[in-house]
Amino acid sequence: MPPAFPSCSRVTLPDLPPPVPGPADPTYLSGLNAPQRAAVLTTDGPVLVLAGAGTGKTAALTARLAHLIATGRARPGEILAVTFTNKAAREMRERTGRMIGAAVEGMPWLGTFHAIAARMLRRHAELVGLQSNFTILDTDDQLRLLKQLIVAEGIDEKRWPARQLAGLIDRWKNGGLTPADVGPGEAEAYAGGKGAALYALYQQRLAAVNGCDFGDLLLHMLTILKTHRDVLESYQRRFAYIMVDEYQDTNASQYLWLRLLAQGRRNICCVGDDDQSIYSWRGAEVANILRFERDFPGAEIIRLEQNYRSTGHILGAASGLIAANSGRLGKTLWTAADGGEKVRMLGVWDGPEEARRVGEMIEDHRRAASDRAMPLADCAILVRAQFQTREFEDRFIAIGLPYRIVGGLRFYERQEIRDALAYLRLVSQPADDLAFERIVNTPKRGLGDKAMARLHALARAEGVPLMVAAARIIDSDELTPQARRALTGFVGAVARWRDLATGLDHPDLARQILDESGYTAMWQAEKSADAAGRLENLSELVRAMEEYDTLGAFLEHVSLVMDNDDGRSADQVTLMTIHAAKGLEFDTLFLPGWEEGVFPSQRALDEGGTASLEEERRLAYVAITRARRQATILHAANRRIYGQWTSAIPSRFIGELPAEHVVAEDSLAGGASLWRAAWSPHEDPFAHVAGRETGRGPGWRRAAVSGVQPQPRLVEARASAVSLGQPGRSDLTVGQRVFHQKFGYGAIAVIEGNKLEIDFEQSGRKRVIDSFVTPA
DNA sequence: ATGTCCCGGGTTTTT
DNA sequence: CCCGGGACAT
Repeated sequence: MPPAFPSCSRVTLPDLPPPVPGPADPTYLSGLNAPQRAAVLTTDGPVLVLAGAGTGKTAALTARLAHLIATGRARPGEILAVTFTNKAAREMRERTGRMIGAAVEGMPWLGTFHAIAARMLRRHAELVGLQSNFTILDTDDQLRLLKQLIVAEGIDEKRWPARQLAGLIDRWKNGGLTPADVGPGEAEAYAGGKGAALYALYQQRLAAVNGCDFGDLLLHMLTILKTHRDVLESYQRRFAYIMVDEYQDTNASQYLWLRLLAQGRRNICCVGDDDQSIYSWRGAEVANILRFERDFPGAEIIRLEQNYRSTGHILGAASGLIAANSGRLGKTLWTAADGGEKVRMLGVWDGPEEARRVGEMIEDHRRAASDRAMPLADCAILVRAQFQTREFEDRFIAIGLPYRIVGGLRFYERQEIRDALAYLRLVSQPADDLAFERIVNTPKRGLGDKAMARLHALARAEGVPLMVAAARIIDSDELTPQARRALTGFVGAVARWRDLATGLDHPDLARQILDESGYTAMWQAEKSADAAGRLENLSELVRAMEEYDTLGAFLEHVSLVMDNDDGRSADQVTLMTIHAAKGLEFDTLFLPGWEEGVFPSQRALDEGGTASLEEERRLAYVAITRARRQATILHAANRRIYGQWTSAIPSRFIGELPAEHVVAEDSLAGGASLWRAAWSPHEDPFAHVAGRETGRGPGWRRAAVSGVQPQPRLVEARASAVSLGQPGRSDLTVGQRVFHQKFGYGAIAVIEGNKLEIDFEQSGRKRVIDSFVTPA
């Protein structure tokens, strides 16, 4: 008798009133089930909503917001509604707007923790030694600043990397600790006890450049609320109701901030799921959700347990897996949906085969869905770590399967965007030394280390910003004539742009700056594959500026809010990390790399003990629960890690999936499928391993003896492209220069139907599909 | 001031 | 294996 898994056993189906509302119900309640309604209608006092995956959490949350406003319990400006991501904030705003109309427009306090904290901090900046127009540094600025401090302190930066210090400071800030709060034990963690001192120095430097980092937004506000009763009380009075999304992800400083604000009226409603806590490494503390009842005595606990997303088997597999964790609040998810298809399990020989099999399954899916416009948009591949996407990317290029990779650099983290913003920052705030340093020699103006060292020395000696020091030094003979000329030009240009800033509207100003500084020209001259994309990003940046009234407003937006949410509009398969997939859902899901050392990751296995492993398991739970209809888990027997072939054993998580919800997709019995792999004697990845012949099925012998498939990769590539046999494009000819998004520029060497072989300038010869290239 | 080699390091990343 | 950063050379 297999163990009973609570998940989809209909027996435990709670006795609920029908979800259909009575005629008198306001529209925002329609379609909500009983616990969801309870979450909406329990407005006063502390409420904790434990919302399992796919249980209509957002629906309840937005309905609650609508309810508070529609019933006059609070005006829009009296509700504090915090989320973690801009996407979540946007979605809440939109959905609430659909229920109650334009009233949401007046909700200034609906946003991310950071955006709201920044808004508050701008009002009270002087209380922590900042001016209200402070800049928000990105991690790049942060790192450069720290590096300077480390060098200045005479610490060997090799032994004590700036990254490590940045990580520590981040941890302290997440934990709500100012430099004074860092205990001596903690400070030992960096450069033999200099950690806390460097943290203090860093904060001083930040104040000097009138800047703060992400962590400061919350920490500074926390300091202000703690030390200025009047400020705290004004916010406590203002916020009649507080709502928090993804409460399990709050860190200590966010938690303290919330608790202070909520202490007045105690109308706080937190929504979360302890089983989906996957950001502890970023400072999130599940403990916050676990102790909610103690923090707010008399709190109402509401559980959302009916899952509307997945089939019974998917839910059963996920529930069975997560049951292996300890210290859960516990929920019993159930679904009214049919069992559907079992979770499929597929073992493959190696990474390339894994990618090939997924490609084939997706093509099958695409063929089967002939009546649908965008079947690929419903497919996703979720990986543990970013590096796993490569294998799939290579494969999808080879077979011409449209895909998109979510993640990587965000829009405002790109080099060209940061550079452009540095120009704008410097013009809007000449004291911004970090911006100055970033672009004073970008594009190259002939200012080197020596000139910069002199400039720094002067600025330090006189206690002025670099921009001021620069204006002074060009009147002296401190610099070489070349450097002096360059700097004079630069200082003059910035001064001119500042004058222009008053007359010109900011998009035009930006265009002119990028133009006159030579920045645009720099990328135009660049021949690399991504130069074109960078120029496009710059235009996109300028275009985005048009939506903001002032340059300041735009800069705030860009550092806190801007993301490249390209959406799921095109017919493309999505490739992303599990972390990035949280909150999303897909009909058809592929979960590759379920091997010990990959997932759970080696790091989690080596360090962190049970807690780390349980977080990995929660991650696996999040992964499976993204699937609506079908989930396929894959594991490879061999994987190349850092160029080294390693044999891998299936993930322990696979063994933890309840057998009744899983089906092995196609084992060695199918033979052909496994050994159809790109195997050939000279490519045997295990050729050097002694005794490698043991434990192989007959298929291996067959393949080895017959010596089939001398060119397996090529054969495979041709045979499995779904577009095979389709006519090629007529606008391409051999020898023509074309552009490819991944490989850059190249000349067409061979045309074969819709397939091309191209000699790329950067990456050599590649086989690509013609729809992926544009004439250059 | 800028180009070339070598070495180390290589989960996850809401803001 | 493949990337970026720092140390060197020119």
